[in-house]
Amino acid sequence: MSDLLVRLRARGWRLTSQRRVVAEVLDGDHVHLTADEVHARAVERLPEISRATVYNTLGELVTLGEVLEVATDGRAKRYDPNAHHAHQHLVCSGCGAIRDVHPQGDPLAALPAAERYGFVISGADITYRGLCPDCSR
Amino acid sequence: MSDLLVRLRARGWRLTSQRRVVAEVLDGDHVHLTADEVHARAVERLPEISRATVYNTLGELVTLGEVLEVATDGRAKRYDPNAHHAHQHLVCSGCGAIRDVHPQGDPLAALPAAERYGFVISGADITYRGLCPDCSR
DNA sequence: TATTGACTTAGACAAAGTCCAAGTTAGGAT
DNA sequence: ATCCTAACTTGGACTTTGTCTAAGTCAATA
Ligand SMILES: [Mn+2]
Ligand SMILES: [Mn+2]
Ligand SMILES: [Zn+2]
Ligand SMILES: [Zn+2]
Repeated sequence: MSDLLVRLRARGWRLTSQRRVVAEVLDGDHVHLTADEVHARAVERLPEISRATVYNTLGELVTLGEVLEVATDGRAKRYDPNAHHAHQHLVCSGCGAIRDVHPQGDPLAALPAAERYGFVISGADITYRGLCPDCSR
Repeated sequence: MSDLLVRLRARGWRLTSQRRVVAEVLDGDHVHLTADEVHARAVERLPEISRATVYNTLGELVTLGEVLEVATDGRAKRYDPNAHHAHQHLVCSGCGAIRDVHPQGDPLAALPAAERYGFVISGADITYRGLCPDCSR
C-alpha cells in the first residue's frame, strides 16, 4: 500500500476501491491531470467508477493537503500529487505540457512593502510560459 | 472619446454603442471583472446588450492586446484593461480582491537553465496570495 | 438616403463542476 | 463469520462559464 493510502487510513478514511484507483492514477512525477483525465484513467481499472466520486475524492485530497489544485490556463483545473515539495510550473503555450520547476530564491522578496496594500501574504504561484522543444521547432 | 476607442477606430472597428459601453465598464485602475460582471454593468447602461456581444468584444480586445485575460482562481476568467503596463497580481484568499503589483527584478532570472527542460521561455505570471486588511482582521 | 458587410441577438449547445436521493459497502461490533 | 450502520458511491439533474449559429440590425461609406 502506498504511503498516501497509509496516511489516509490514519486519518480515518475508508479505503474503498474507488479511492485506491484515484490514488494510483495520481502516482508519478510531473503528473497534472484534469478531473476528467483522472476519471478516464480510473475507468480503465474500475469501469463503474463515477465522475462524482472522482470529483469528491480529488476535493478531499486537496482539503487534506495531499494533492494541489493547479489552474494553469482558463480551462479545467489540474490535480498535482506533488504536494509535499514546494514548486512552480512551466507550461507550453503550444501543447499545454506542464513541468515542475524549482526557481531559486524567495519570490516574495521581490514584492516591496509599498506594493503589499496591507495584505498578509502567504505565498506566490508562478507560471512560466513558453514553448517546449517539440512546439518551438 | 477615450484613447482606447480612438485606437479601435484606427484599427477599422465600427464604434457601436455596445462596444462603447464595454470599454466604459472596463475603465479604471485595479479593474479585474469577469465576463458576467462586465455584462451586468453594461446592462445598466444599455439594457438590451447580450452576453454573446460582451464575450465577443472582450475576446476581440484580448486579441488586439488592449485587455488581458487573468485566471487567478479556477473560476471565471477576469478581464484586465491595464494591458500596456506589465504587472502581476495580489489576490485575497478570503474575498477574492485583486490588486495590481509590480515586483522588482526579472522573474525569469530565478529559473536556472537546468530547470528549463529545453523550453523557449517567454514570460512568467505571478499570483501572490494572502489576506487583505479586511479579511485578516 | 441607400447600400451592405460588419455587428448584435436569442437561444441552443458544450465543458467543467456541484448537488442530491437512493443504493451499496468497509470495517467495527457481536 | 456475520451483522450493522455511518460512510461512501452512483446516475442524473442542475449550475456556471463559455461557444456557436442563423436571422435581424445598423455604422459607415458613397
Ligand atoms: Mn506540479
Ligand atoms: Mn491587473
Ligand atoms: Zn509544446
Ligand atoms: Zn479579502
